[in-house]
Amino acid sequence: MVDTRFSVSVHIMVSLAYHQDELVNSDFLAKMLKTNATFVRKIVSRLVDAKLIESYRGKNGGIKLGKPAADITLKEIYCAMMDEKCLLATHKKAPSKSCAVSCSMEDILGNIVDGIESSTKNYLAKITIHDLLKKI
Amino acid sequence: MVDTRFSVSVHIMVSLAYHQDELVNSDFLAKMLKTNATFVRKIVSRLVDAKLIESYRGKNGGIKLGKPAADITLKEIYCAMMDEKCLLATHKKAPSKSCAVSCSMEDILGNIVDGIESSTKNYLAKITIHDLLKKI
DNA sequence: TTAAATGCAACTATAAAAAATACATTTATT
DNA sequence: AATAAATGTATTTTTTATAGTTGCATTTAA
Repeated sequence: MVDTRFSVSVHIMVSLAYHQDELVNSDFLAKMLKTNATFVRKIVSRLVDAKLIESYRGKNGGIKLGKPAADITLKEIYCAMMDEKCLLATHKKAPSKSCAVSCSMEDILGNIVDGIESSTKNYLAKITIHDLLKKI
Repeated sequence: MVDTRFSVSVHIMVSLAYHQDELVNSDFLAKMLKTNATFVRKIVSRLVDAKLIESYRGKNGGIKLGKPAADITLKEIYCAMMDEKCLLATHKKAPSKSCAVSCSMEDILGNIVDGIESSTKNYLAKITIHDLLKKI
């Protein structure tokens, strides 16, 4: 299955911005996203860890943005979600020891992946949740 | 499962460059990559369509680069493999019609994905197979 | 005390990709 | 002409990452 966590996160963050300082609960978000509340909460928990949102437990609880929408970039959301992952996966089988190409490939591909990650992060750093809210 | 076709393609292309004008067969490549010849041939067939390699059938057949390694960029390889795919997937369920955020989200996320794709392609356009070969 | 929320762990289902299988076709060699 | 060695490609099976489900503990407002 494809990983939709970044796009779901962006959707959640824009929705929170749209609802300003109201607390929004995970059932509402799950219905909006046509998914389930557990999935929403898994994503939310990472966004909380990254201090991008605040979560309140108990009756009338819910979540809201942790700081102004204009101060939240997509790069921060991306980093919160993609913690130990990359956009582009590489084939990681042990290189054939006798093959010079294979032996260098892990490094070569690692550099390429790093380059993609940094150009992506550089691009995402320029976009804020406030920018997206203006398009609603 | 993760899609490793781009990284496998790069590995194949560098290996072809390394072997200069010799014809290399899919069994050799499959062993090098610790995968199977059918998978190699599926990838090869796209690279042939993109004119990045040439393939020769029959006994003593095999493949070789379709043009000088210095003229082959990673962007071309990326485009050949990612034809109808993007690095970043989005959640594509029908928006809740009554929700303004959901209704705009497809466009918003589409723009973001396009931005990532173009910054990635722009980065990959600067790297050639010859550049990688020098690192072997 | 209760209702309504989050938090989280464990399990199941789904779907995308890789691997396996089978066989047709092509071509060099003998 | 026959054979061996290669690609091409369609179909099926296996693997695995992600989403979805379930269940329950915990928290907090009313």
